Amino acid sequence: MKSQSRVLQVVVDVPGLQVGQVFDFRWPWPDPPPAGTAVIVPWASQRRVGFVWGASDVSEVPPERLRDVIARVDSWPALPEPLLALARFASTYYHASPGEILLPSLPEPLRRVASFEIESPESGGPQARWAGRPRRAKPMVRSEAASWPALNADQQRAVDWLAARVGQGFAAALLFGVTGSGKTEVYLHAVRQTLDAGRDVLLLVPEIALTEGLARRVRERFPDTDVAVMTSGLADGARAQAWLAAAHGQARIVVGTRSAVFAPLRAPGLIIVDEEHDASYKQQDGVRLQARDLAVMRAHLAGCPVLLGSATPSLESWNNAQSGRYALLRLPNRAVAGARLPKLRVIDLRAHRRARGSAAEAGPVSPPLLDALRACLAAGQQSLLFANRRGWAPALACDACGWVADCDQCSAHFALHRARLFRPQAGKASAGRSNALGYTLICHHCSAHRPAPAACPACGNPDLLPKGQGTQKIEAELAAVLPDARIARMDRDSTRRRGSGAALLADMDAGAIDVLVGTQMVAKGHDFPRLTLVGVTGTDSLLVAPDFRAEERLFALLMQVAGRAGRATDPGEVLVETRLPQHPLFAELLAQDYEAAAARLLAEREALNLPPYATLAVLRVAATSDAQAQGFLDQAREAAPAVTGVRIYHPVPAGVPRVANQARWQMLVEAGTRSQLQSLLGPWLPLVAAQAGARLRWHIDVDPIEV
DNA sequence: AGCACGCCGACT
DNA sequence: GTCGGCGTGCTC
Repeated sequence: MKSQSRVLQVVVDVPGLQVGQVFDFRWPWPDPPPAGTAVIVPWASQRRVGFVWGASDVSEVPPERLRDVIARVDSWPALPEPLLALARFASTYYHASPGEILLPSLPEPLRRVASFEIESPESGGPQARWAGRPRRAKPMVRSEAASWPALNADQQRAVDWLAARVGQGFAAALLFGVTGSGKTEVYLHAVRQTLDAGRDVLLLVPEIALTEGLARRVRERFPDTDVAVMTSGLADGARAQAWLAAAHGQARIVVGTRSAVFAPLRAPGLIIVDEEHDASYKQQDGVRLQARDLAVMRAHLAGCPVLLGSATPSLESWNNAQSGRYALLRLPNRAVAGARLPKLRVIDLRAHRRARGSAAEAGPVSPPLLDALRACLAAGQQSLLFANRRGWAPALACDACGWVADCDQCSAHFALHRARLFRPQAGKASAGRSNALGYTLICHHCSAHRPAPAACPACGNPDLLPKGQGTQKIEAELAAVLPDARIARMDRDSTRRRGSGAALLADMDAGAIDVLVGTQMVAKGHDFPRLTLVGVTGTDSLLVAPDFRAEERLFALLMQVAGRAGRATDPGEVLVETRLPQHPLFAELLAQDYEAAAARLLAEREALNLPPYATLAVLRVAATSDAQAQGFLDQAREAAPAVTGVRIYHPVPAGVPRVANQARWQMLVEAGTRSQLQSLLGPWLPLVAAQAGARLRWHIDVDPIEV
């Protein structure tokens, strides 16, 4: 005889609470829903969607405060047990409530309680149905799949490794393949093996722009299989449908970005993380999850293989491959017959000044790079010019008195942008966003903006000078020196409108663009067969950045940008401008020798006791004053229990010490091992939370990518 | 995060 | 006399 009125533990998305916090509700009907079932619960004066976490006969909460569940959603658990186990792990490891982990991955329409219809069947309690139309199931017609190109020997070895492990439990491999080596083809074969074995596939990519291209290729190869795309770029309705398709076992393949690591696939048989080194896998707001690491853990919990792919693996994954924890699958050659790795050249900017005012040399790029652009244009081929900064220039200054346009809310220079010309609006007085010449000052940290002054506000000098150059300026000045070239720009500003990024890529693909100027976003994954020249400018600031991962990141970025050149049979050329040509990174880059760079950087990390040879966490805080922020961290430091192998450094101001008028400080925690770190954080963070109260904004970042 | 409750300035 | 400013604290 089942006991009526059981207590259900429910996870709800409530931030700022104790780790592992769940909420108790009464289930006054027979047959309490199993863990993983979505439920609607009363929440103060409203209702919320949560997931059942567990059940019990007793509760710590006084009975008069326990409230009844309003309804269960569907008669089966949407989240399978291994996914709950993943959330449990993430909750403990990243120190957040399970609700904060799980609920944000649920599409908005499925969290809106108003959109549920609640019915009361004869017995069993009220029941709601997931909102939204289920999508039409794919008719199971054998249609002819797109052709499967023959694999080269390296690709075949990688596929064979995987084929031997499908259905055999957990296994991890690093697919280390140079750009253009056909990693995607290996993924597609691995997907086929897995589908044939009756299991589902989760395919993670770092960003939205890459999702559609990959999803298209997957759909071409598997026309009979339902593929769900999960990114925040989709409309709400489409996101809900994709989630439900996975939860219902209808979608056999999920392609998605970071948050798709929690896709409710029923039976994952393979997890692939493409471009595993990419920083986008690390969540930078809310709970600081690392989706790549969670993907490995999910594979472990689901008992399936995981494949991490990259041309420039993270030092963590490379170290795991070297130590034998991961299998190392190499693709050392470009896949297209005759395609070779591009030729690289480093241009010493100290020898080739881009001096202003000199008629012979003025311009956005150094003379050797300009010559190469001209030659490329003359040959009817495409080039890509990579720059590190968007906007017109990263700063605006007065050479007469030293004044610099600084944001008054942040410790940062205003960036200069060239907007569309300001159109005066009738009735709206001087609310213009830019000055008469169309220049706007924008703070890249708090987004504050104002018209750029026509003269120096300090001394009246009318000749304010842009310092440095961004993509807008490069685009404009390049147009002046290459009047016949069709030049386009791709950065966050030019791709803000939905679909404009895809349109630029399509133009590039169609050959309607000769020179594409862009920021990081042009570096990733795109394959332009007619692109033979890549120019890289303005990356020195990345090389001297104070972060210990700066070099690793820059090397990956430069290799990735370089990899855009000469992917088809036309040979590619890459020119990198720098003032630091003697830096060892450039020798490794010229040789395109990732392994040499990794070995050097790992030796440095080991000597300095940095990841992957140590584990880090950072406690960060934003407060109204430096004293308040620093005081909080000092107090937290004193409250910390002593744990062997753990060292807590003194508080320091953050890299950008003031953002939006908030003082930012941080404190580094270093531990020899993960378990040492966790045995500090477990007892410590509740004390930190207690002393912070409600008015301080703080968070813990486990495995930070920037310190 | 919402959304309440709770104590101090300018209005019908 | 109240309407409402958003500081602080709770939601099973």
